Amino acid sequence: MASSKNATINDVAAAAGVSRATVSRALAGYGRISKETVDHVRAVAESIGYRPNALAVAMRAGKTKTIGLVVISDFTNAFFDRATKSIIDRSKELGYRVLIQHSDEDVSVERVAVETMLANQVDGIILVPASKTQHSHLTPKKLSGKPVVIIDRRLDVQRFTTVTTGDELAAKEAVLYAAELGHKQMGFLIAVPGTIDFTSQEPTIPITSVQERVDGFAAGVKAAKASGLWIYSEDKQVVAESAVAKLLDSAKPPTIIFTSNNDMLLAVLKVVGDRGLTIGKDISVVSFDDSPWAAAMVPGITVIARPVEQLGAIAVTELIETIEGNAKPKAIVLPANLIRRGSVASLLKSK
Amino acid sequence: MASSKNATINDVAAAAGVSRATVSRALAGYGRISKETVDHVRAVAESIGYRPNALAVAMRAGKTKTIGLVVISDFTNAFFDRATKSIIDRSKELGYRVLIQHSDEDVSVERVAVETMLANQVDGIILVPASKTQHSHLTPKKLSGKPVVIIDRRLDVQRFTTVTTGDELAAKEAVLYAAELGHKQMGFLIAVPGTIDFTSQEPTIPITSVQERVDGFAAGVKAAKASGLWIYSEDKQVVAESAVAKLLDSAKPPTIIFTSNNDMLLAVLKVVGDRGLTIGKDISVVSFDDSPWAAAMVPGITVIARPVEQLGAIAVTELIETIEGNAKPKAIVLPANLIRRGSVASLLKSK
DNA sequence: GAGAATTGCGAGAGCGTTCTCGCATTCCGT
DNA sequence: ACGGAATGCGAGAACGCTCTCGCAATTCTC
Repeated sequence: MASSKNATINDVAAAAGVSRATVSRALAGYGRISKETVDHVRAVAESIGYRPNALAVAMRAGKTKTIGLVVISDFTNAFFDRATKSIIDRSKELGYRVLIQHSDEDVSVERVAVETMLANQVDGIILVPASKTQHSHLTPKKLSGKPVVIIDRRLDVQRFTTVTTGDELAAKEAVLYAAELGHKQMGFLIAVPGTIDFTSQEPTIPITSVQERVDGFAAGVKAAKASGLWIYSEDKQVVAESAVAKLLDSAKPPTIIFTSNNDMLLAVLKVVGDRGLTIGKDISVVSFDDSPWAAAMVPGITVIARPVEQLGAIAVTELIETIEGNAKPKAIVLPANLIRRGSVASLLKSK
Repeated sequence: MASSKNATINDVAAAAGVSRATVSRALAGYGRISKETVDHVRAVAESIGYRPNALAVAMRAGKTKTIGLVVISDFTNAFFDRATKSIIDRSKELGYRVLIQHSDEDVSVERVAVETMLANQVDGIILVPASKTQHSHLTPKKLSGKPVVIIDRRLDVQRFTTVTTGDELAAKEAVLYAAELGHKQMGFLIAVPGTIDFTSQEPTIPITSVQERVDGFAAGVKAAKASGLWIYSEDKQVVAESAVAKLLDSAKPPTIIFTSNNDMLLAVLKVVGDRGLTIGKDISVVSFDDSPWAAAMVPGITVIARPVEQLGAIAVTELIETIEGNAKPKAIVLPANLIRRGSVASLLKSK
């Protein structure tokens, strides 16, 4: 298999009997050049299968038309799969490519991911930060002045454009909805990265979106004069399942469990199912983030749906605007919506 | 926000008071150079935050250490999310980056995706072909001699290394398993791209993996002396749901439904649930491809699990071997496994 | 019909690397 | 002390592209 080299602009020039400059003009359609030459060069280029080397173009232009995406989780997660997809799609629309790296909730991995992005000369970066406090690798100098858009969470500095969702309000709304249906004992299963120490009773969560959800739950519980039972779990199926068991085996077991993401929801489904309980009847559940299977199950799972596609698309749009124009940093918050399906039982007698 | 330019090797050379060549030697650690110079240059490079421009390196080297991945579906699909992830992970291990494009089962999109890959100078391509017959864009000349590894499906030519799974055998095994449990009326819900014409009774499916599943089902039905009811559906929830309804409303409704992928499974779950039927009791189901939610549901869904991660990893390994060495094209088939959970009811009286 | 304006195109530089080549300088052996 | 080998480093080309500059040839102007 002879590794036939790519045709270069020199090959086209030679074959067409003109100079490199003329080929470039003909193909890009600028400058002073005769119609006949354009047609001729294009025909020749086509015939020898010429394809501009994107590397050389990018190098010359000083921009790659590529944006870097650093997310904490891969696309086996029901939020980041859609987010990634929408970011890719929107980027494509705007003529950009996407380079993807996963940080796995680890700041040091995030650091090298950003390094790699910059080494590859991305024009800008969309980032889901692993920590709200550790961002020394995100100074303008370290970023070579490349713009960054933060999504899903916030940093404790306001240097970047940020696109998040109103999780606090939505969580509160969900709790109030449950209270309306008569729920008084509420459980909260909250996923946190494994690296966090939870020996203290009221730990500070370094992830703003999760913190917001906790705050929203708490506000809802307080407003509804209900009682809440918080439990934190690593984002692993086994750990989560034992957390669910603990919740169900507590002195005053909750009649409803709120989960901070879909993986936690799966743990609830599993444990509850294994115990022979029926969702939406014996026990209720509400989860953050919608997914096809949560909708298709019977009963459907009531979820707090975040506008994932919109979030991704806006992030891309803002980033590219910053790259090409001079957009200023801004904080964009999109509303999250409670989608009522059948997984919350009504405990009211009057019905 | 002053767009502070990236430091180049010239900046390092100037700051260290040596030539570009010496900086390159010091950083890459080759050639004849004194220990002191190496230390000095490295210190200087570190201090001014020098980061080699990957574009320039790739250009000079003639290779980008990047592989292109063209898949038919995005990662909201329960097979391709894991496949993509494993390909990225394995590539990272071997020092390669991954460029991703989605063809959406459309050959013309696939064509431009491959074009883009080549324009970006990928060293090789992993491809899930949209069609087994249309591959005129995959000739050695059009590919500039770049190697390609085909996964999940096969082409009607044997030019490339191919990594697939033994779906036919696994499908047959699943049918025989159902037959053992007393099922005689079997339904098959098969997802096909929307572009295929299914007016003919026994359509030819241009996707080898799906064809294999159909063949396996057929072989199983024949061997078990059962009766099978085939139905083809577009990969859309609504269409699939009406297909399921048609299946359930047929004269001799199946006691078990096999689905060719997870999206079809969701349609079954939805329709069956809406009708008040219970999976694993009133109706049975077996799906191709495992997923976290299929495992966490109660009862768990019996699935034909394909070794997705292994498939991805092997594809990467083979591709990179071909890139760096001179591996010959080969056909690798990995076994698919039936995972028995609770979604298949036993219809046997003796129990 | 002579000068000016316009048109079409080629030469060449430069983007940031790596790496070969060759030139000084130091080192060694006798 | 002197020839040769080894050592350390700089100059410069090349990867493929774009774009400015300038030069020749053509067209226009009065």
